[in-house]
Amino acid sequence: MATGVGRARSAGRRRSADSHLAILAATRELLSEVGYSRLTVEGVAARAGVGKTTVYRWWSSKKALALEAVGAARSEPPPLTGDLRHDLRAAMDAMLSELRAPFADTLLALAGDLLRDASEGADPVALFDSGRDVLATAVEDAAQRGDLPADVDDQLVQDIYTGTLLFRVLCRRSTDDVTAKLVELLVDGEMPRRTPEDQDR
Amino acid sequence: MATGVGRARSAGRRRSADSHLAILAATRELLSEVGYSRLTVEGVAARAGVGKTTVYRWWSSKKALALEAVGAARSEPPPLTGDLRHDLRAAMDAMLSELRAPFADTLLALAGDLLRDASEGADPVALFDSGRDVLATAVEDAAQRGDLPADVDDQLVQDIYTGTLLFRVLCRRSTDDVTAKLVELLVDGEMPRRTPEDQDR
Amino acid sequence: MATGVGRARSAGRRRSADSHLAILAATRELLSEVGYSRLTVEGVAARAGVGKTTVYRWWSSKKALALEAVGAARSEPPPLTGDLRHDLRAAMDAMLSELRAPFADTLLALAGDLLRDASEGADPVALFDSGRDVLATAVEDAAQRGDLPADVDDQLVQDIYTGTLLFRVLCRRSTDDVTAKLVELLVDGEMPRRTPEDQDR
Amino acid sequence: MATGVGRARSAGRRRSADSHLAILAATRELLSEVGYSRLTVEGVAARAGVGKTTVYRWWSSKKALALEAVGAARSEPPPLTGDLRHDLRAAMDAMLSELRAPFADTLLALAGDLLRDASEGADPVALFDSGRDVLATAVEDAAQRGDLPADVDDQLVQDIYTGTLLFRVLCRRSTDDVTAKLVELLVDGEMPRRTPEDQDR
DNA sequence: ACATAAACGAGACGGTACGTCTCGTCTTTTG
DNA sequence: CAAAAGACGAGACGTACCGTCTCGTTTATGT
Repeated sequence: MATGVGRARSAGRRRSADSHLAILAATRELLSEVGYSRLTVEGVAARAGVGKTTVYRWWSSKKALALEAVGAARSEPPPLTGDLRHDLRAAMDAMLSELRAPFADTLLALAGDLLRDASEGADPVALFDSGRDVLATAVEDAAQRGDLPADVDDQLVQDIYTGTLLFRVLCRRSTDDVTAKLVELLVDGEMPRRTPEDQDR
Repeated sequence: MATGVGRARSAGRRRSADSHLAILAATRELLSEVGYSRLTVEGVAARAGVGKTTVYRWWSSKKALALEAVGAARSEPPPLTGDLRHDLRAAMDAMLSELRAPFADTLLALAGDLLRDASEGADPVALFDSGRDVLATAVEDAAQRGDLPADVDDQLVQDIYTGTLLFRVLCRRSTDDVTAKLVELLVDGEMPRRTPEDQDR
Repeated sequence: MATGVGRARSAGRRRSADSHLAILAATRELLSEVGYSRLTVEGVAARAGVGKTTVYRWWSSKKALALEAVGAARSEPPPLTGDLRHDLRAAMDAMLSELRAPFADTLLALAGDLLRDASEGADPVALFDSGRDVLATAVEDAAQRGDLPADVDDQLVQDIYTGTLLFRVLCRRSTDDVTAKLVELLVDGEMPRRTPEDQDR
Repeated sequence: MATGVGRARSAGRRRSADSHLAILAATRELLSEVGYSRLTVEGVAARAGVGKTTVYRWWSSKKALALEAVGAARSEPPPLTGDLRHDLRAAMDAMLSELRAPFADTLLALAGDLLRDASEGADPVALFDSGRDVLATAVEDAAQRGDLPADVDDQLVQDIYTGTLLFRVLCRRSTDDVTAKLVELLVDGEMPRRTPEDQDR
């Protein structure tokens, strides 16, 4: 969203956009390297080759900066195909690509902060929204097509998928077969079974 | 003792249980009031009527202190009844009582930190373990009784339950009917439906 | 004296002369009030209306701060007149004005520290230099004029004067007639006699 | 033992001369090694193999401890011979043996502290008393014999000798010929001259 | 011979100050 | 005349000692 700033301006803003992007890139790099709790605004400014003033001109705090940095790291949402199982899996893969290291700790830390500062109107769920949108659309489509009941609790479905994947990333175990099992569970009512590669635990 | 030198003795003043408990209590109070990110060790010491040194003597950092404070807040695990649906619900209720405010933000923030500092051997999942243990036992029991398939993926079941509840708490919406729907989904393969009270969204 | 810091840097805010002076003034005040051993950097910062960081930005320690504070308190050296007796007395008066309370304890404490940390290249004698320079010049002049022998041990003369005055201040007795007696002793070989005001001891 | 302390107590363990001496010895060692400002009571207790309590049982503070430690290091005063020049030199040699490292910094630091805390009735001059006593007796004797004027200002003579030697130690230069020159100056009114070994400066 | 009680080692305690770090703001100078 | 460089006030960090206060243990009386 903020990446389009300066599009309509002629001069003086071009350099601004450069700084803008350099700051976001530096933030992402440092988040990957040291994590959210050891991220410092001075470090970001130094890495971006920019003054601290410039960082604070556009972001009110370290929190806001990290928020946009992980948000801007989001990939394009996958297109819907109309195949419910495929679309659900694609949505989960999109989520996983965001949740995976190196940003998982940042997302959790930010979620903790936002949860506490609910007075600011911030909604922690928004942190995990990009994958959820795809998911919501897929479920709605399926409900309209009749592949899912019309009164399906799509919000709970979203929460089950997001929450489970989030927790799996926390555990840092394999997430390879989780998407398949979650689809079977929801769509077919199929109880998840252990697969051979689970045996070593 | 009677045989000669009393080696088991260690002279000096012992750790004062009073200070210890006062510090943990103060930590829990302040976590409730201001949240993890605004928690300060100096504040804890002042509230507990204790020197900062005493806090650092027993806990190496604010993180370790918060970790024990939220851990010590855990309630007794509910007893198993042998009724699968009831036991699952009881386990989830136990989880919810820990996840709910005022410690949800602390747990997330700590999980973020622990995830990053995996080198210290800390496991973020341990933060959510107490409810998970009950759940694991309930699922194992049911598998042995034949109420669930013998090869049920109990770990995934745990992650689905823990993750979904965690995410629900994040959203701060009602979690009242979630436990029922999750039980139906897992045990009966029943797709979650919207209930009347979901209509206002 | 002016420190000479503040030569042209590449860019950015320069050192604030206001803060700098406020810190030195606060240090001198507190040295007078509570002495060196009870001087705290936090107290200095508070009195100067300044952050602790700013103190530590320009002085590496309480010792360095006190060192500059008492050094900066030095008055202008008196001009030489060519009258040996007068010049010696003037030099001693200059010394006394520095040695006297409220800084005598600070000078001694600092001298003790510097003596121990000789590895840092610090020379405790420098603490007492300003008066010694005047003295040295006076003696050299007199030697060239022939008022004193050409091979007079000027360094010992300095040490006798400085040491005796220092010790007198330590004793906190009257120093009024000491300068006169010291001049007589050195210049005229006159043994010091008790004067009426010495009788009360 | 044989300290005579506590003789009148009714029962119980007496003060252990061993601990007492071990503490003083440890204090002197540490003063030599790290100096007064880095001396810690905990360090003394550890070095002496003693509990901190025991140190504080017999000395009220680090200052009092150091005071006694350097005092106890004093050597026996030299006997008077009746030869003024010899006695003066002997007195100065006694002073020098105390002033010299490793205790010079301690004496100065203590003097600074005592000077400030004059309210406690402490007299910094007492730190340098042992040599001064010999000196005072020598001067008094000489005055009675007629070797010095009857109204010689003996206090100033003491201060000149003590102060000059103190300052010489501060400068850490050779003090070998200083005693001779000071005797000549006082007794013969002889202006100090540079000697060959002074030339290198 | 035993009871008594002071002195002991160990070290936890409430504090104070240290010197460092980062925050978010403010000011100066340069390109 | 914008933005870099970076000084600034504020305040928490974790450490080091301070001097006090229990803890049991040890040990020399003095019955």
